[in-house]
Amino acid sequence: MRYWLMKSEPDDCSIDDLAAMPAQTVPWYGVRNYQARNFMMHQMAVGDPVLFYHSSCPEPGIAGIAEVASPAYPDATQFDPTSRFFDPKSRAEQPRWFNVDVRFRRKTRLIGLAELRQRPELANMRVLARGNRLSITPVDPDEWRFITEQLLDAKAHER
DNA sequence: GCCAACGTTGGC
DNA sequence: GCCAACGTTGGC
Repeated sequence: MRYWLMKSEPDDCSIDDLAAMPAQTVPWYGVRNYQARNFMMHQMAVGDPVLFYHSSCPEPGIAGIAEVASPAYPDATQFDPTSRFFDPKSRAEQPRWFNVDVRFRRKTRLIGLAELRQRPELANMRVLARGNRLSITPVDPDEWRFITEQLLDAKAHER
């Protein structure tokens, strides 16, 4: 099992939007970067836990927890000429873009970017790397544990 | 709106 | 295969 961080613009799909979806699940369409696509195609497995991250918004940061809910399958928007994700070069016999489904687990307090950056335990987090623009990044098990057990567990702070 | 960083495109 | 130009991401 691997851990992931997936960015979403809350104007598009916030953690609340995800929770309000039918079956609390959404196709992660619109990824047009090969590295991110390859993560979905080759490395994700159903049930993998996901940090749901709000980007390009007033308060960027981790806003909830989700999980991978399907294997990768062709992204429907690449074939839809009315979609802003339409890709005229992609062919139905050999689709270029794939997505998984993502299912809501829970909403968390917002852990802002500044807080993430200030934690020495997270200094090597992929999403924090200089110049990182990947919308999907792997999360180390240690980083996952620190975030869920230390930053998100109120009782852990009291100890 | 600015701009640093990076990926993609396309001419050669 | 190189690399300049261009487009996009995303924090600020």
